[in-house]
Amino acid sequence: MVAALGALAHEHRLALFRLLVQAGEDGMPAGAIAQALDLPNSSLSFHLAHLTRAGLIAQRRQGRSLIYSADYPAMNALVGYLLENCCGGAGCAPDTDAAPVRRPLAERKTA
Amino acid sequence: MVAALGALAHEHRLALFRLLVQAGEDGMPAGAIAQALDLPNSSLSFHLAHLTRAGLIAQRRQGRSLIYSADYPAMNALVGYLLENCCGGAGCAPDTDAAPVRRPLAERKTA
DNA sequence: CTATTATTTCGACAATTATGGAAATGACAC
DNA sequence: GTGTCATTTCCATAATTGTCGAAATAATAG
Repeated sequence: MVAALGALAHEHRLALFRLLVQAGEDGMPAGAIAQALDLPNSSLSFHLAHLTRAGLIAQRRQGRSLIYSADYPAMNALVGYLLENCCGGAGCAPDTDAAPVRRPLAERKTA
Repeated sequence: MVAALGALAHEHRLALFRLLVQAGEDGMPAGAIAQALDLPNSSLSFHLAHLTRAGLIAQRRQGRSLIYSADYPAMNALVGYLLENCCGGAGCAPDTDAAPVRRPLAERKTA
């Protein structure tokens, strides 16, 4: 959890992750990401590794390119954890439209 | 956003925030938090300041004690942002029970 | 095998973040 | 005023994180 939060807690990496979420299951090759975000290759690689370590993105090879894509289940797990954390099980802030989100109210571990 | 994520991206601070969420609107005085988390005062103060700067917790004085409490709306905003970010508007992970969460699909800015 | 393209790893350095003891601040009681 | 309790700020120091050029690795084409 802390790792996932830490991975997203950086301007470049958050932008990077958002980009990959937009890109969908197909993902994007590192080069295209570097171009879109205007980052030097080595810096990008550092951030990609960081997000990968945190389990938020996945890597696969296609020819000479390495394609990165968002790991949606991992992100969902993170949001789920925060929801539990924020609300303690009940709906926490009545002034937001963040939805009822009735989760099965099982798995109430510390995570 | 990055600030909020960064604030939670630390073992002590995540535990601290969770503790305050549990404590509810009443919050807890710094001393009690330090005791619960077994942290030296100065370290705790550092982390409290960090979370406060990020807008995730609020401070109020009561006698000689400073009471800290979780800012639920702020947390909700964070989760809301991540939901948008994760799903891009649609339901993202079909294999999770993280709920449909039909948001008004307005405010689709970069945040 | 050589060349080319795509990307990562290495290395050095700058910047930020974390830690905790000691001193300072703020609030209250006497 | 003085004393005490609760907490923060200050300080030095350790540890981690971020940056990017240059060299290394990996895959493919010829």
